[in-house]
Amino acid sequence: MARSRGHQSPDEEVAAPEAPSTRERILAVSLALFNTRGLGRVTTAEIAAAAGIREGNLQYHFPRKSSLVEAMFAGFEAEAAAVAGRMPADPGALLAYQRAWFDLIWRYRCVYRDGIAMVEIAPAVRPRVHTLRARTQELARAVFDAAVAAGRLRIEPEALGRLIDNAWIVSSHWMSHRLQGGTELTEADLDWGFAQVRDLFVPYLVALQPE
Amino acid sequence: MARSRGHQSPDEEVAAPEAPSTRERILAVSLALFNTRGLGRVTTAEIAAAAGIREGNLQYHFPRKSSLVEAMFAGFEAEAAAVAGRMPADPGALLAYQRAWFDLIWRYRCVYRDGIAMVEIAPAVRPRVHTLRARTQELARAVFDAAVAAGRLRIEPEALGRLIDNAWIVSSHWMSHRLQGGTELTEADLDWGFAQVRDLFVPYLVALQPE
DNA sequence: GTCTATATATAGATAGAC
DNA sequence: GTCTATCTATATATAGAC
Repeated sequence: MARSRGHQSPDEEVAAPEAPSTRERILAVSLALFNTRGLGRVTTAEIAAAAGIREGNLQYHFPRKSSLVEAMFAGFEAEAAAVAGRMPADPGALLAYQRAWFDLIWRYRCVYRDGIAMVEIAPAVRPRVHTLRARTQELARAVFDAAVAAGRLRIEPEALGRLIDNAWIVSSHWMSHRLQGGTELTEADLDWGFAQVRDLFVPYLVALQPE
Repeated sequence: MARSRGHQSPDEEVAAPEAPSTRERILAVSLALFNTRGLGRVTTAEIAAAAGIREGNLQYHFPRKSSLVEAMFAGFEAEAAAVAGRMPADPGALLAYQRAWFDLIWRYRCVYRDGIAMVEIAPAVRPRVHTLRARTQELARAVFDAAVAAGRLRIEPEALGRLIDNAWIVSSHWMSHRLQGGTELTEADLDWGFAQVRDLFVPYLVALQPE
């Protein structure tokens, strides 16, 4: 496999499932380290070691740490757009939609857990964070407005705005809340967090379990 | 800066309100810097400069950064104990009580905003964080149970547990949520955050405005 | 593409003069 | 108590060999 290009074409005819490129491996281990230890507390040396390469090689793929953070955030943007595109027309599918967002936030929790450090390391992402959040909140607003119109949610417009903000905060930061005990987070914690978010909506749900 | 403060004696008989000791000044500017920039992104050099002293002097008062963080957290513990002691017997004073906690969290927001970095810098505070949180949550539980008993709050016991968790998360992290836009937080934001927390309880309040 | 080797900057901590 | 001067460790980035 003589790949001489920096960007390898992902459209291969046969499904050669393994052999992830070094670049992809770097991004994967970076995200994992950023998520568990925080963006500002992970060194390039650690990333290189976790990826099984030397620091010089890491510098070849990502000249500086900010490049790495920007690439990571670009992945988040792309996945967020994908989730946004799966917005359900039926308000009954609200739960699955919420869960999709929740899982995404979980996989990129470093963005929320350490958002300030992120924009300090990579200032270029700051406007992108703002844009992404504004668009996402707009989208959420539309989804829940539809749920109100469909009679599944009973809430005043202003209260809905505050509810969405609270849902956003809990979705983004329940991990930090659980982490401070010192233990690692597991998938079981993920369900706990989702239940917490769901609970915010319970008082306003017209039919929680439509059977 | 022709200020010749060779040595000031802090033990004056009259209540000379000013002339804070160097140690107190260090703690004050540290807290301010930790709050605005994050525990892990503030250097000892910055702290010394902000306190108007040299780094060597800072080392005299706090031999290592962890000493400083531990002292800051001890201040938080002391103030938390003070707030806890003002727990109201009357459930009608719930709002003022919540506000006192909210203000405390605001003044020590670095503890929540950067809790992971805190325990990495100063591992000795980890069990103390855990203890403090457990005690505080217990206290909150007692207060709200009393409110339920007094008929001011209508909610099931399990739901109350989740509600308290959500109130804790929003109280602790609404700042991070607002900060990611890039601007500094102001006191006006504080009211926004408090309104968000209050909104969590609204669906369960029996009498929101008792006239 | 990956490596070795090195450079630069900064953070944190130390020793000792005053 | 406060300072100057220095030391060590580490993080990030560069240059060039293979």
